Amino acid sequence: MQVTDAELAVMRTIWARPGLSAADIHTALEGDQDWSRQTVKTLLARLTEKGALKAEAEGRKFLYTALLDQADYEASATQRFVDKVYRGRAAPLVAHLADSKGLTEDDIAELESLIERLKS
Amino acid sequence: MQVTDAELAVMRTIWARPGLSAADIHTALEGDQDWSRQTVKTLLARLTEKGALKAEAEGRKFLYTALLDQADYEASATQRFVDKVYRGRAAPLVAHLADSKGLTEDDIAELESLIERLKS
DNA sequence: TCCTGTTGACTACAAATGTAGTCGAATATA
DNA sequence: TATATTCGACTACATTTGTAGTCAACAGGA
Repeated sequence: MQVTDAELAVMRTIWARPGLSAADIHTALEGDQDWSRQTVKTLLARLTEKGALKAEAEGRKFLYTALLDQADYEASATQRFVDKVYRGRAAPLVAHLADSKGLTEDDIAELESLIERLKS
Repeated sequence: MQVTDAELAVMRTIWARPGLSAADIHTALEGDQDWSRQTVKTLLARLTEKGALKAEAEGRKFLYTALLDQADYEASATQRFVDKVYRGRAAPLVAHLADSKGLTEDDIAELESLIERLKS
């Protein structure tokens, strides 16, 4: 499933804390995204319509929960990205990450054990 | 610099073989992208306008060369992607790649030596 | 010289996207 | 009970993106 940048910011809020209302989400996004309440609602409506979210009525409002699984989304978004930019080759991607110092000590350690696992 | 998906396909052609004409690029893209000649030209115009390409007149046509460096583009696109989807954490990205079998034997070997370098 | 095809310039246009306004109903508050 | 606030539904609108058409100038062959 495709999710736009703005929609993704909303999804991340909901992944972090499922069951928030529109107002809660708006509040949670303050600081990161300086959106009006309406904007957040539009995004919620679009996400609901495309089946990424489920809205459950609670009294007069709706509480939102993700239908699109975070890990699934990340995996497919990553796949699309790698296909698009690197023609599917993952190694140059990681090389770029390495160069750009996007990797912390911990990341490197994590990658190392990942590689160990992959080798077997 | 931001480049749309369609524009990126054009950039990749030019990165692979600098100095092609619009017609050459159209031909080179056949198969991958089933675009009309006009579409390719629009993309070239947009890329030239945003400074990603340079067009040099040769007789009655233009030969296109990249001004946007491929490695620079890949690095910044990757950074934006990681920031957007993973809040800047690179390790989970690689974990997804690993799961999705996007990694060949060679990739894994390459990553391993990359990790070695990073540790020092 | 006349036709034909190629080239760049300019224009078109629908869909997606970002961003938000209006409105009527329900609720909380004075 | 009168009013202010909040909610969801619906609507709006500029910009970006994908995709392509038209046109006038030129080049090359008949």
